[in-house]
Amino acid sequence: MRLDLGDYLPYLLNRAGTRIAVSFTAAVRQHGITLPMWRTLAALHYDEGQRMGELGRLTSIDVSTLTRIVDGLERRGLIERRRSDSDARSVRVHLTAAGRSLTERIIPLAEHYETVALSGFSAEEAALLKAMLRRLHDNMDQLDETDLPLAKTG
Amino acid sequence: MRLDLGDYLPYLLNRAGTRIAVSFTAAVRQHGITLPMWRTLAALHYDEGQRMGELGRLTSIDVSTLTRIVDGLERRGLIERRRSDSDARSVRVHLTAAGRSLTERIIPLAEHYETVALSGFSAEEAALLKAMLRRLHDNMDQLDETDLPLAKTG
DNA sequence: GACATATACTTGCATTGACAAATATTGTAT
DNA sequence: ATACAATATTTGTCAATGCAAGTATATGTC
Repeated sequence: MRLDLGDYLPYLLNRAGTRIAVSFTAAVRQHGITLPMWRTLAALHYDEGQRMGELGRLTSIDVSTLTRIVDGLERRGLIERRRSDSDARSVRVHLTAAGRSLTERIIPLAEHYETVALSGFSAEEAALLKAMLRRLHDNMDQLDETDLPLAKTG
Repeated sequence: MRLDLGDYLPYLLNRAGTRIAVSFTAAVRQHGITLPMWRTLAALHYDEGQRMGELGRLTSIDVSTLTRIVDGLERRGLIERRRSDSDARSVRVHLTAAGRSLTERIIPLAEHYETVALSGFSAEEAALLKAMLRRLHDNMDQLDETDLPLAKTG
């Protein structure tokens, strides 16, 4: 009874993701931010003025963690929290001019890393890989909805 | 100038990996351990008696982090550190009987989650996905060896 | 309008993550 | 044998993670 790590999907997924993250961390570091900060900025650039909850779902970052990351970005003057007009509980997060500018300086770098990661892949292969990663995500989402016995007791 | 997250590989990779990790964390939690602890146990079950450095590379966990995880596993009586005979600097990490037994109780669970993640995938598709994830990893490894200007200055 | 319940966010706390520095041992050159 | 660089691990420090609990506001019921 043995788990062959070299052929175990969660292992391969984590290993590849970590590998890219390590390299990209070094890249964004030169711009004075961390990887989670970059992810947050990129998500805001993609869709401005999100609430904390939305931003957490988009970035896969827990909202309690996100609160502190947004604190850091706010201290750096890269984002701004604005209380929502319609709902006083929620906060809208906005990029500042500096935040937008920094994000747009990093985007070409991000695209470069994707290109490197996918070197040797044909356009069809790359599209297939991305589609499969979307399917993986959706499969896990459905899992939680059907309330797997072992996943939610705690 | 816009980064389309929904088609950006590092984003999709992180999202899928996080998604599986979140669900599996809840599962191993019922066995009294955390996800990094499970990863460490699984790596040791796969290859017993590894040194800290080897274990770090295999699990994608920084050795300084690994030291503390191994501390925790040792406190729980699941692993044992033994100073190497040949080289007094290095440490060999071994599963205890309890550690082996716990790992083997969790392995079927781990396989179940892989199956769920891959539901709807044919065997060929699953194999292709895994092969692509290995290629991604290798591409990033080569990147560091060629010393990408932006990745290593810091 | 008062009350219970739900939602949105923040805070507390322990573990993990990552980088730098410290410690111990080994290997190498002289 | 001594000094010096290389290797293996641990420790220090701060940021990030994730769960639980706390606070504030909204919504629904009576």
